[in-house]
Amino acid sequence: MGSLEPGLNTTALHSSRTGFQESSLALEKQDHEPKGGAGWELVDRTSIRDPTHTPERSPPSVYLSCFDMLFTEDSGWTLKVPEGAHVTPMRLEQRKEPEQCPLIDSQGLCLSPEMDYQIEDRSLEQVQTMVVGEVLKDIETACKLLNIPPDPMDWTSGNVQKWVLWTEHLYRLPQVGKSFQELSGKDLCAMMEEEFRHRSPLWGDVLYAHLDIWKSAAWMKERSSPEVSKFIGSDEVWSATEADSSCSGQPIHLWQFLKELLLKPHKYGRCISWLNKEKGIFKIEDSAHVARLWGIRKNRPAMNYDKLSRSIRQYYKKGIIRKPDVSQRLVYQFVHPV
DNA sequence: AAGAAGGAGGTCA
DNA sequence: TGACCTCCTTCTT
Repeated sequence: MGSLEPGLNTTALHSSRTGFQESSLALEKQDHEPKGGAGWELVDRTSIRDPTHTPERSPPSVYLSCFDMLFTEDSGWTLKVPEGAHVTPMRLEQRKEPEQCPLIDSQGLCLSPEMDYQIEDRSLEQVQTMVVGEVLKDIETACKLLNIPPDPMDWTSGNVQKWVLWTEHLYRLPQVGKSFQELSGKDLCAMMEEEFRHRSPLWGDVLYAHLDIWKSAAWMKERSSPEVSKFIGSDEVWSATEADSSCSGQPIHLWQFLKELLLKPHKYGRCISWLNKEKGIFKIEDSAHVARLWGIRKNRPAMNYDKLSRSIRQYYKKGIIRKPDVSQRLVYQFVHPV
């Protein structure tokens, strides 16, 4: 057994996926007994599991993003890998932003240093539960944003298209959506990984792995584990008002959508942010990105900032949004800030 | 070039 | 009918 030291980026795991297939992994902590007994198995490019755990349906997995937490410089955790495994270590300082390296942080997990600190004294099971909780939160956010049900089995073909578009966007995949048209959620869930690869030889497995996460999440929600829900913080759960805007069956308004993005600065702060929250002044930092998100939300692939900004300007007459007193490019103001 | 402003016609629930 | 979407022209930064 070799080992990967703290500070290693999980890119190495992804890029050397074949090196780990059918191999066992083990997690060890300094001054602790090796964790996992028989080791941990790599399930796919996004998760590993403890083979000693045998649930009735799809097994809860520890997502590889978990290692991001474990591999902090001081955590003491070490990932043991088979000797001779093909690994290309990458240090944290070399780490790309999640958006540039979507496969690592497949669900956009953003974990604070405080969380890293807390993890030191948690058992791996707790870490697993926490990571699963984070994934569930991110899926919940995506559901609100896309206005689709959380369980892929409930998706219409339109929902599937939205989800595929979203995943394309998230992972910067070349257009794979065309290969998955006219499929319902049930069709999608019934497909084996081979079928995904057949439809999209290059990216089918990524899409399959991502869908698997959603399926697992739906299964966990169904079981509504109190341990998992414990980690779904109330601050992150969408308020009833927010849920109303996207789950009432009413089409979401652009101004509501913009507010929803602004409510998630940790996720969308790079594309839209408050300049003065009290006055409702915000700036669209990345116009193309915001337009793309809006296009996905409304199922309008041809959406761009020119069109989005035209819609924003329609709000001038309605008294919903206006330009601030000191007009700046890409800066707008809600007339009635909350 | 990118963004701002607004007219005009079209689509869809 | 409202809320965009799309395309357009003109002006500003």
